[in-house]
Amino acid sequence: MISNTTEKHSDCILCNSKASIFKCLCTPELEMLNDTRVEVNFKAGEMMFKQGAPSPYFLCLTRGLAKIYIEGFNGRNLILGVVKPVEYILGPGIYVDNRHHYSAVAVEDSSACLIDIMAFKSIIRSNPDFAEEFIQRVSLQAIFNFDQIISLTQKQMPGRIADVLIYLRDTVYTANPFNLSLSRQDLADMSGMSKESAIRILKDFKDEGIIKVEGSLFEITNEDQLHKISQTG
Amino acid sequence: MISNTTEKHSDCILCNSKASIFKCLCTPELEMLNDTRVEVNFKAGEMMFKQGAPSPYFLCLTRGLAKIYIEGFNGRNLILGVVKPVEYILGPGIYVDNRHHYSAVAVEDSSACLIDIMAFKSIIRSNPDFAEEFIQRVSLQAIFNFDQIISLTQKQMPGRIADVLIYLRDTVYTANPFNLSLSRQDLADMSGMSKESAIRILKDFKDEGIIKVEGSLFEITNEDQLHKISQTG
DNA sequence: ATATCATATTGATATATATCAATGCATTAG
DNA sequence: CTAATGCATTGATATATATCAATATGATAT
Repeated sequence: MISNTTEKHSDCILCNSKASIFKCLCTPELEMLNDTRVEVNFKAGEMMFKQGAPSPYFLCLTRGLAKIYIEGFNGRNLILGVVKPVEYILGPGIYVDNRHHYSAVAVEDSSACLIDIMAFKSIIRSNPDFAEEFIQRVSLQAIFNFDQIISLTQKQMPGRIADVLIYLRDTVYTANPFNLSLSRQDLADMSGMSKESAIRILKDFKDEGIIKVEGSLFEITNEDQLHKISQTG
Repeated sequence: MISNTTEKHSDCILCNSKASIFKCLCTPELEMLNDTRVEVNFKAGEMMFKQGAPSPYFLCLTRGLAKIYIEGFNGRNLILGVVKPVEYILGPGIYVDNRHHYSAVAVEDSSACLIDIMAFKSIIRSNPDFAEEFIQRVSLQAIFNFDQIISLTQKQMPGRIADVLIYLRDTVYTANPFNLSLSRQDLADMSGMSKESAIRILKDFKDEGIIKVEGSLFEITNEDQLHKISQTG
């Protein structure tokens, strides 16, 4: 079932698709990370890591797309975000209980570099710039979560779907007609509603000329209106 | 209107009610923090800092109780948590835009030590133990937020109120009959529902013998049932 | 003691949203 | 080509929750 292949691709020192946090590292530090590095491929749908499982490495997505989500009640999931290359996924468990507090699944065929967490932590201690970059990343994530929590708890369905569409276009695909590699269920899991409700709202938006939808092809056609819906809640 | 008084109380080196993160600091570091330290008193209801305002200091609550909340839509607030002595409040804006991303209001007469953020950041860079402690704190906060986001988005009202009651008893007051210094509106803002709904659920719990409520005095009388409701959602 | 104010409570009703069931549509397996 | 499977869509209905309005309660000021 699982068909990941493992290989050494290139090395961190020469890599020009490094996650931005690594830019502040010197060559010996990069060498240290590179020594522990492993590259893994995932097929769409494969799990990258599982909530509750130990978290022995830092994962940097180099190709493809992944969703990260919390496994909640009654089999319901809450998608926290979608990760694209070259971004890393490093949950809050690293400095707490060494476990994953959310799961990650590839939504497209993907590749990732895995780096030993001990090497990572060691550089956090020795390089203050790196530590600050990391704290900043964690902080940005927290701020994003605040916006998300407000959207999910205080907006009604149209506002929530609007927020998801804006997020997908601006942050994930950075393109306007975009080809969504997520299912309708995923959209529902991002906006905290049932799949049926998500579909209905999309249909409403389509009928009102706010978006065009044709299967997995999405286009936002009325920017102003979409923002108004996001603001109105 | 505002009646805060400012005074030097004691000093950080001798202080035996330090927030735990300061335990890993040496005397010169504590002296550096102490030099910038200011102590302020707040009356119940007074704002400690405001969402959107600049965040030039680190705040450590030494007496009283404070609520921290996001100001959301249509005047609705979402209370992220209640802070008690000796805990510090340091939002994610410090390493991002130097602004507060939530507001803090004293819910009881309170005192706080304010420490210059530059001194704080300087120690983050020079003392890796301190940096790790801080990252751990931020991580714990993130994990707590995950639980909260699941409770708010996937549980229905009884489950959410149950979670709030458990949080108040276990984490805030650490006592079983406890005297709630928050209003019913605050309970609603913690559980993402209307004030009326919160009151109704409390009444249900009371009728079912799960809690005793007499004004602001709360007691959890059926632990098992309350946990069951929290689990059921 | 009375008036005034904020908060708490209760009830009636409207509305947002989930659930259930049926159907359609595409893709893959045989 | 047909069957089977999974996902998407639509409609009918049930339910959770908010809103609105009225009243009660308690604290504070006069």
